Amino acid sequence: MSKQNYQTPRGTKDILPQDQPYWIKVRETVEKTLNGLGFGRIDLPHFENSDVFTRGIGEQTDVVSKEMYFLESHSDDESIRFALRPEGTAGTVRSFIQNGMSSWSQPVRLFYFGAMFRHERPQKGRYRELYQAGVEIFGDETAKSDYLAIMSAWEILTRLGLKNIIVYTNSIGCPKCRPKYLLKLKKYYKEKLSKMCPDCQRRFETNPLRLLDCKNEVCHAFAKEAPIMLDSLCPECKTHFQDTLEYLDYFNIKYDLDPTLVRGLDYYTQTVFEIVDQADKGRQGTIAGGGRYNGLVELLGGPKTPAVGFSLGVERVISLMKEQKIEVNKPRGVEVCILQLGEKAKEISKSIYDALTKHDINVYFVPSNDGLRQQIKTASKLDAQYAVIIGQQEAVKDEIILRDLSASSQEVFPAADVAEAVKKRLIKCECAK
RNA sequence: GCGGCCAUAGUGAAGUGGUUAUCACGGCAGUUUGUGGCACUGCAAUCAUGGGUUCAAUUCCCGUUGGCCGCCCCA
Repeated sequence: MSKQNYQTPRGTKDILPQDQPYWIKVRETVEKTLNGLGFGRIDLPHFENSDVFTRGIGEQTDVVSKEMYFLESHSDDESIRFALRPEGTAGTVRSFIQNGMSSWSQPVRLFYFGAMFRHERPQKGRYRELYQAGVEIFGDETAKSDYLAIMSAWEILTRLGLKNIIVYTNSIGCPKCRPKYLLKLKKYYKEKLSKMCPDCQRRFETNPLRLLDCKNEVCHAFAKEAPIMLDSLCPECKTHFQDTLEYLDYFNIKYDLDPTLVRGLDYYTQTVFEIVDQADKGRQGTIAGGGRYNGLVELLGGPKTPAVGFSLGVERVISLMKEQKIEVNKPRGVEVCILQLGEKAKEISKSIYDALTKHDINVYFVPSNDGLRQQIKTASKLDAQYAVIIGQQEAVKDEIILRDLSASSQEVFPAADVAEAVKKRLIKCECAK
């Protein structure tokens, strides 16, 4: 019999207690910021009818054919196939339609926080189970909502204390002006194609916008001279984009125009943006991205509804927080440890435990028969701030010893006064921080 | 999915074709049971996993698993 060596599946990881303070901080900041901006939280199933995801994205794309997890399940209806959600937008749109949110007060502002699943080759900041926080704003076609989407992402990141981040933005037009631009682009590239990399020769057909952000030197040089979308926007799209940028200026959000910033899928319209870590030169530096998708609700069978949103990668945010040495609060942990010797002390300990917990003090108490040396060692390992010590002498006199474990000093109190004494000290301690 | 680099106690690192695998920090246990963090002593790695070469493999070769980097893609 060979020994099984179980480990987490490729691209997944455990989030251990040491890391939780970061996760708590991100979750709390996301909730607080977005609630404060009028967003309501929505939690969706982790798996759905796979059509929800594939319809919007397109069966042919790599995304669907290689990177989605399809479930082998015993569904009641054999024709339905389920898939783990690869992102949050499609499910939110499905929910918008299913719950008739088009009759809610508009615009509808929703946010989510949860795990997504993608079968990708893992790298740093690129996992198969990843957490994303994101917002979707439905029912407003004006630049106010584009701004709100960008601003809320920006606000979360800056409230977390992240430095040196910047928004890259672009407009990819609408079904009216984009086809014209694509023709122009193809015309420009047609004669240069033979000199370009094989990937680009393929992309020319499948996804011409991607020609702009190829990393190959030759292609990159051509991209610099290529016509850009911004020059080809129709008047409506142009105004919309200008309005968006004006809002960003008012709010002092640091942004740059990036004509090479694109989205592959058809339902995207107008504004696209990414927020990146300026210190990271590679493409892994993207920590949040989003854009407007005026076509998606209709594509999934709902009423024609304009929408815009973003999602941010929680693992990348946390890894950047660590890089930038951003401090996070530790959980409260054990504040008081009760140590006792003898039967009588044990009885008293229980009432002290009750008295302290009643005052919302975190107390660790196990009525063990260990020696005092052992007990105080345990208390110190638990990182307790105070120890209440009750020996046989104290039990008789109805007293307790309150020991400050970090200062190694102690005082004697009447047992009845414990809660008050501890509370006073803990508050003092808070202030000192 | 393609290509490259890598895998030694919990962590970070050394190291060797051959009887006890090294170091630091950390962990655990104890140093005689009314006081911890110090000090001292001891314990802990089938050298990722399966196979091959060899008298002998942790060390060389191959597969697998996993990590990192680049590409594809990036909803």
